[in-house]
Amino acid sequence: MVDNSVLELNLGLGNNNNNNNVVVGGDAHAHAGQSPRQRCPAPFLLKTYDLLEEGESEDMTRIVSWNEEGSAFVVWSPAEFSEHTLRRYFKHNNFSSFIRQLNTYGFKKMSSKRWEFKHEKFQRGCRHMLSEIRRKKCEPSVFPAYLKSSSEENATEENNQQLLMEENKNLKKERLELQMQIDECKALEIKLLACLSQFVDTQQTKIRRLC
Amino acid sequence: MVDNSVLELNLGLGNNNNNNNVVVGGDAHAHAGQSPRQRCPAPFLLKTYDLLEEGESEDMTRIVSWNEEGSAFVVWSPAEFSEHTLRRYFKHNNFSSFIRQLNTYGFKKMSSKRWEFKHEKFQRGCRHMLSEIRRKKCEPSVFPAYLKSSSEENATEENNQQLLMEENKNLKKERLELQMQIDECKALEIKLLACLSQFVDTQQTKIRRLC
DNA sequence: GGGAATATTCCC
DNA sequence: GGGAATATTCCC
Repeated sequence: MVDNSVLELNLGLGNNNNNNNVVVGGDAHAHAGQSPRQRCPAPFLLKTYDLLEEGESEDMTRIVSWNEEGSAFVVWSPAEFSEHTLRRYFKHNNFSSFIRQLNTYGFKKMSSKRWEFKHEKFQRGCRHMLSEIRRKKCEPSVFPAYLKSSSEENATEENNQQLLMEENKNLKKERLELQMQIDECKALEIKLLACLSQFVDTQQTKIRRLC
Repeated sequence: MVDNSVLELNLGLGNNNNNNNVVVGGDAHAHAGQSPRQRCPAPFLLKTYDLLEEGESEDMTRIVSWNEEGSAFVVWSPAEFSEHTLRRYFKHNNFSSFIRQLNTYGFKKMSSKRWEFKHEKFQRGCRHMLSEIRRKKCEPSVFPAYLKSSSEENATEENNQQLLMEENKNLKKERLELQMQIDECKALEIKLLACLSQFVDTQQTKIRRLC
């Protein structure tokens, strides 16, 4: 009889084996480029949250820590923070890049006297709220107000065009996906045929022997 | 007393002291984010060029090198290249990220048999040509031509729209065809599986009879 | 603080 | 290969 496992084996063509994805430093953090639709918070937020939490148990609270109430965090020593903490959690050691990210995610600096940053949804013990924090988006094609004035007709037309381009983009994406599906199907067909052929041979031999 | 070096380090927010930007090998490379208007080539290109040139003098040609004519370069050992070279010149060690960049800058893969990449303006001994290589831009805005005068602009726009609609229509047609192909493939699969299954049964019976 | 360019990642 | 999201850098 045909080994079932052989048949099953070939059906798993569509799986995404991303194992070749080498992320160094053994971090279990999410990766850049992940779709924001997923519940998973941005890597930056997870890393920042985790470095605070992991800092609690170590001797790191003199460098960075939650504030008294856990409603914000304070970088007590930017130099050490950059050299040790940033280097450990991120791909750089520039304090200003870290701050750029904080701003991107809507954090506010609380005091001019110390590096204290706050965000509604970024609080001690509330890791689950991180996924509610969104990047500020960069207003892809908002045109300056003074150019908008020409007429509403123009605006409508431009809007139309925008929609068309959107649809166009989606169609191209769909096309790619369909094409890939077809490729998979074809590959599967080839495997099935090979499997069938091999089985026929095997059986033929068996029968011949039995005769 | 407070260590001065610690204090100084913290002030580097506004000014661009990228000295803490640890890219090994004492590089004089430009940095990301620099304006493309400047004559300076993209950091990625400089780094890639330099790693080839610096490799010449060392024992690195077995990992990566120019090809015979110096018209392209070959990564002979992607594993070592990633671990050793990428890690040294970039902020990662993913070969696929490197390739993504090559594609962004318009390099072409020359052979399916080895990792050879070519770009018109990327050749041995021609460091000065690097500044002529441009990133492929990503369709920055829906309407790149705001600043044109509206009279001739209108015609262009209408023409654009027409083209868009045309493309759109074709894409939808293509989609339908692809979908039909998929349906056929699936039907064929089912038939093949049925065929296989039936054949198995028949043979089983035959063999049982012969035993 | 944020705009914009380049870099890196993930995905199709 | 390339689209698109996030990350990092540079600049105002």
